[in-house]
Amino acid sequence: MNTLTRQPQGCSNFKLRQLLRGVSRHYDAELANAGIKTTQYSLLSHLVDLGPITPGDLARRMGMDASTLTRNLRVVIEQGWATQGPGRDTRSRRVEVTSAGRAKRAEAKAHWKRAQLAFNARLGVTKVAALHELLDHALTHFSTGDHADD
Amino acid sequence: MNTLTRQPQGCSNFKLRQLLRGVSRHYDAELANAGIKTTQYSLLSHLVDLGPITPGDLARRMGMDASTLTRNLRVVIEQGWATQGPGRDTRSRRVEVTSAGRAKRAEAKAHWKRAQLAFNARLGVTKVAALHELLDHALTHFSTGDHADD
DNA sequence: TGACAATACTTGTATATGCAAATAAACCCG
DNA sequence: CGGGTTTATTTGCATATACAAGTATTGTCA
Repeated sequence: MNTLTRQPQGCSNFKLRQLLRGVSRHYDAELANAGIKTTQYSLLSHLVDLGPITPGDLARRMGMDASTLTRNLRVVIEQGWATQGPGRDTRSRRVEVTSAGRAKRAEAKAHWKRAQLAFNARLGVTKVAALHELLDHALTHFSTGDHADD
Repeated sequence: MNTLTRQPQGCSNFKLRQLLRGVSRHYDAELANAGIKTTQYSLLSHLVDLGPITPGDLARRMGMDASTLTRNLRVVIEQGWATQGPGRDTRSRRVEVTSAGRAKRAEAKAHWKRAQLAFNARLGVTKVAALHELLDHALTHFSTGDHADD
């Protein structure tokens, strides 16, 4: 790799957004067979993996605004995939996945895997691995959760 | 780089989404100084670069759904940055940037550049260049516009 | 030419997203 | 203890996103 690379010309933000649209469409098409959206699947997966957790912590972990999580969570709770109870504080809450949520997650995971493997096949595993590495690196600098943006 | 890379574990879709959230926030914070959002800036820039164009073509060029463009365009038109007139057909339209739109784009471009340079500095130009290369490659396989998704 | 298909755009509906502000409770300090 | 500050979450508002269905028009072919 050349160290004297010139400043990239295209807008990084636009490229990311454009690609996300296409990729989300790919994953969503597959996950639709389990009656769930990619965003909901991510949320559900994080709930399963992180166990009972406060909304705030979950939002930080997922790198999204707390207010966004509040609303995304509402949908998941309405589906019966999670519950929200009192937390250690009166101000805080405790979110937990239900057994229906675990079942739905397991069902959806099979579809997710199909989408993921198809994605890898279409792009090539090497390129996907390289992409993940760059995304992970970039996330350490631009995760919404833990940063000072200036 | 190793050709025998294993299947990447994390969800590509989620990583992209998470990073976009952070990166959009970065660009939006800067563009807010020009009173415009990144999505609107992209739309405006495409209008300037592509000249008079039909909504359908513009949507394809930007890799987004036509219905999304309809609504995003509404905001831009309400701001007086573009106009929509009759096209060659009665069904078709012709979208064109206004002089106010060109001015706003020029104003915003300076802020965009600041954001872009800060992005490059934070990540390192080499990594950004590598990222762009991968994003561009992935876009050839997953652009929403011109593909058969299965 | 008249119906059926294809094209171009918009609307209906649902979700995702974040900033700013509103609530509410806990914490801290004098 | 009382008041100001910090913390945790939700609401108000605006935008972004896309699929499905609706509307309007054009193209095609028998």
